[in-house]
Amino acid sequence: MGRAPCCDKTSVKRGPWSPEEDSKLKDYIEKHGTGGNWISLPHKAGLKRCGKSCRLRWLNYLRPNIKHGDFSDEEDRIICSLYVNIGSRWSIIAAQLPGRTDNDIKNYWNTKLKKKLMALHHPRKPSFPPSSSILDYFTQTPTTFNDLQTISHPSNNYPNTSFNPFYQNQDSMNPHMQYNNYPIIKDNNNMFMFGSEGSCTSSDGSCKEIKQEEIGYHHHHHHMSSIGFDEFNNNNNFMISSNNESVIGGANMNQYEEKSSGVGYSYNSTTISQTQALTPLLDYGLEDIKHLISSNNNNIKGFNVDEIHKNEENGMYYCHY
DNA sequence: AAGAAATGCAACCGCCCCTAT
DNA sequence: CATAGGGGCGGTTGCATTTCT
Repeated sequence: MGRAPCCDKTSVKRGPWSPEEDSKLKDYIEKHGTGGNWISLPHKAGLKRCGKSCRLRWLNYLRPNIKHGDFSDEEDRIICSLYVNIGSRWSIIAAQLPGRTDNDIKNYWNTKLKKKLMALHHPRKPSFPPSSSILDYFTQTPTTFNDLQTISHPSNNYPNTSFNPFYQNQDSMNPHMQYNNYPIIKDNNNMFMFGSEGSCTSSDGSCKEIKQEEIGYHHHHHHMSSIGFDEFNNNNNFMISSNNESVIGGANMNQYEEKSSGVGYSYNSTTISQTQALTPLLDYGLEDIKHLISSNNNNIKGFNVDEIHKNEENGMYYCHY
């Protein structure tokens, strides 16, 4: 037994709004406000519409200062950044973009932005060299890090940490480390993994200032990032996992626990996030990896691409520097 | 030129959260 | 405390427009 609908669908107009309806709604709200009740509003405004339909029309179209189309590179970056961190919480994402509606952002992501990213990361069809500002964004660690700091942090919307997508897990083995929630982008066939910030924190907060090139050199500054592969900087190694079975690993493999069937991963005893399902990753070959890295080497300084080699046992790629 | 396919996007559906009672 | 119902949200639909063949 389902819930009763909010209004009688047979006596209510549906479909696209006419200019007349628009101006009725707009005039009424500008004069009287919403009165805190959308359900009764259409009757008072002389509209034969469902209250929810009025609310939607107002919020997505009639309300003042709404922008449509022409998303800027900066907006792209913010959307991508938030999406990889919190997923499809469109209203939260929209709250970071003045004048944008959640509906618009959702449409934009589903129809354009996602494809843009997918095209960049399609297995066996790597598009090199990377040119998109989005790709730049994901490969330039400080940008990622700083942007997430400067926009207002949506974690405030999640008072309960166990459901807070921004909640940073503390690493019990290494109190200097925190791990942001694990970001994943998924399509119907593959799981695409994007970057996460593993950021250092200390009591005085000074580690917020760490620069990109430092991240790889401090053993307790652990950074994972990027497009289609992971990097782990740990004890002067970094590691890229890129087979389509297992997904991630660290320089110290025993830090990572692969759960059965390869669909869940945890870090030490701390579950990284509630949305794990990391296989299969992109199936990059060695040449692809080298190409990716070399087009990308502002991310990690001081290593030689030619030294990248694959460990056949675990499918990981290694490079010492 | 015209039919087909793809795309863009406003609007709807229905579930869940929150709050007033 | 329990519950009803409005608000809010994310997923999806369906149609108009654009692009492709």
